[in-house]
Amino acid sequence: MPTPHYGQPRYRTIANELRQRIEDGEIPPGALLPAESTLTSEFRVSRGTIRHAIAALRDAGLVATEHGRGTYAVAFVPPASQAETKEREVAADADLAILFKIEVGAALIEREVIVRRSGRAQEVVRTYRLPDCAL
Amino acid sequence: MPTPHYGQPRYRTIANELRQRIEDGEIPPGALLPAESTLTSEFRVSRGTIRHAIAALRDAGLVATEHGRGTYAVAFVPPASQAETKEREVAADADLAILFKIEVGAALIEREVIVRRSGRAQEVVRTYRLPDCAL
DNA sequence: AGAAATTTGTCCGTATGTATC
DNA sequence: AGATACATACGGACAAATTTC
Repeated sequence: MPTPHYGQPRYRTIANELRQRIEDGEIPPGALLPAESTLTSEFRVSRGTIRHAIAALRDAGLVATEHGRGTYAVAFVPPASQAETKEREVAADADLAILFKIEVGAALIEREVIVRRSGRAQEVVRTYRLPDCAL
Repeated sequence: MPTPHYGQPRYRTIANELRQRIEDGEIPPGALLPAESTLTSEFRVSRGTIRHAIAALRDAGLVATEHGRGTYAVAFVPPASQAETKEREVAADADLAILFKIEVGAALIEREVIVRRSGRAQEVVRTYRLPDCAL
């Protein structure tokens, strides 16, 4: 296979996959990600592509890397109370469309964090980003 | 030559050199940097190393790159990521009404944080809470 | 303490895809 | 359409930091 990168480049696909594992708790905060060599085997891509994907996660602040040690998921501080997180794809409303410079109804990724205290929501945080964001 | 990178790595040396040219006005704001191929010849390094150096400058907010065009020095200081915050009262939609255990249309305080990067929104965070909440 | 194995960091050369001029 | 320029991807080699034995 030469190097066709139709649509989404591979490093971005891999970055999203790894991000998903972190957000799903499959790779808990502080835990090491698989080594680059391992990821190379798993995704069947060159090491450079794996490093590119990890660099994207690092830029997004999701992971940190140390020289002879490895790359680990960064621990984020949970907001004291219980928080539940959902992520879904939504259509951009008029306001968001302007901000992101996209068309109304275009796809956006919404991440919703609900902070509850004794059943009732205390705070609801909705974060929007572009689907093809480097993250 | 194999790969001796004693002391400072080459891509960093090159990044510093280019930064110097920008700060000295040799490459004025808005002007294009030499093409990657040109820099490859000038510094006698591979294109990957040049790209690494330019990526460092980009992360620092000193330059911007456009696909088939080139890399140019940015006009002003790194607006790296500028956040603006607005706060307003909104009516609860169906989802929020359930979460907060209030009626649809009841008042909620919405705080919107827009993280921009060179004009376009990179991330939009909307936080909802009850009007009579502290903070 | 020291050697080996593991893992990330740097660099090269090449090939091909894609956007702009 | 052609030339130019950046983007993605491969594979190989060696350096440097860390961990393990």
